[in-house]
Amino acid sequence: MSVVPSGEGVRPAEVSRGRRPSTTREEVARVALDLFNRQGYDETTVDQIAAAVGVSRRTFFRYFESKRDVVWGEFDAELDRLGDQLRAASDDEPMMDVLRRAVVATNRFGAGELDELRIRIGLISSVPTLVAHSAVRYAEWCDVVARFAAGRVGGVPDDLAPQTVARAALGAATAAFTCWARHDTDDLIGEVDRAFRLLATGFDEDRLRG
Amino acid sequence: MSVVPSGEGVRPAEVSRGRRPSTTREEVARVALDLFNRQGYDETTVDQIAAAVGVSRRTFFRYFESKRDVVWGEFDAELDRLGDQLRAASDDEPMMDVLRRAVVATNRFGAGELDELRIRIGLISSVPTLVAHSAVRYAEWCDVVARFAAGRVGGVPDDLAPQTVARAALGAATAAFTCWARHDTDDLIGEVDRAFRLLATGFDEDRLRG
DNA sequence: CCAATTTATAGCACTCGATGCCAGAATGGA
DNA sequence: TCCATTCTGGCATCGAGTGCTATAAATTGG
Repeated sequence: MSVVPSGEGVRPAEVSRGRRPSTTREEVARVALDLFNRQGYDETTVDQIAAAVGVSRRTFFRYFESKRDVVWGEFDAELDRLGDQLRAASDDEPMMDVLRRAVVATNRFGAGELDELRIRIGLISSVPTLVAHSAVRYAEWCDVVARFAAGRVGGVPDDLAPQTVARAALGAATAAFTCWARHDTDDLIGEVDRAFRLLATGFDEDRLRG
Repeated sequence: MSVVPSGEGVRPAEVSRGRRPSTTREEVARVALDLFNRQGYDETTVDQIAAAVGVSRRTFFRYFESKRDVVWGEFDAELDRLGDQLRAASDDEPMMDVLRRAVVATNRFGAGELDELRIRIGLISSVPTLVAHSAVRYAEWCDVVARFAAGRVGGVPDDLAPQTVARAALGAATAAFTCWARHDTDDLIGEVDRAFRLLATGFDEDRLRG
């Protein structure tokens, strides 16, 4: 779910043929995030990012599909990890427990990654363009969860129950992330855990007040 | 009966001065939705809409801030109604019951409105550009619900619990809407009701399977 | 060292959404 | 008739994103 600080630039172990890339996704993202952070997202053009990286505008769009995608790091990889976690779970464990543990597990970050993560989430949750785009990425997250839920409750992922589980879970996750990014707690997974426990108890009012 | 030389715009009750509008928001939306429905959202340019309405491209952008906004009819009014419903509820009624009833109530539509609503929701939930833009609109919806939830469980709307309630509720609502729009049931509020009952029971697996 | 092949890049042209600016048309009133 | 008001149309411009092509850099094989 969250935005993953970029992993290591992955050069294939085999000898590569052809011209070598001028830069890496990670480098582009690093430079772009710095610009976003200093002068704002909307005020930073793709031309500026490309110039700062030292490539052409056209090449930027070969590293990232869009300017928006820069903020999302290696989100695809995180989706894969979430899916793996969910598939690996025992059928005996209650669905909402599996979900909670899986989301918590995919969001364990080292202390060194938290600062950049907070910048990313701050951008995603405040810049309108990125708030908007987040819906597209989150839809992919929902697809993963809906497939899992459908496997648990029967039917296909498009049915009401799996969709409701997935989208409500997304709500819990984004609530936890946003609250974490705004307040200054360092306990990200604690927030996620709490949100999912609220969700799994149907927001029992006695528990909510307490 | 007096003949208006040019323009079919609805005159306000008060005496209007200056040139009359060439058209109305409703007319633009009607024409645009028809084009979206027939040839697709991305395949319809603003120039085409403007031409079909009979105004210039520039004028289109005076009726709607963006091409995206055309699909969101009277959403602001619906937000107001939701807020009214939530504020009017008795403190004795359980929070999630109030929420369910309120969302169901704000989504009672006449049979004549359902066809257009299905087109709107179909677009919003399938066209990436509109999926993205929906996040901005839904954030307003969450604000309304979070204020209500904060009043119930204590704290401020930005706290974890109210945010989780609001975003999970949004998930349930959008799941219901999307499922309704895709399948061919006419029972929109039935879907909403079911989704919110699942949510309020914490997705109890026995109930989900049955 | 030279070709062939592979891979990545630069640059151009173009579409489309969106915005600022200004001239002009239409309308009511003094 | 002149004026203020309101809306429109068209132009110029910007920025994101895409398709196409030529070319640069790297490996492999002769």
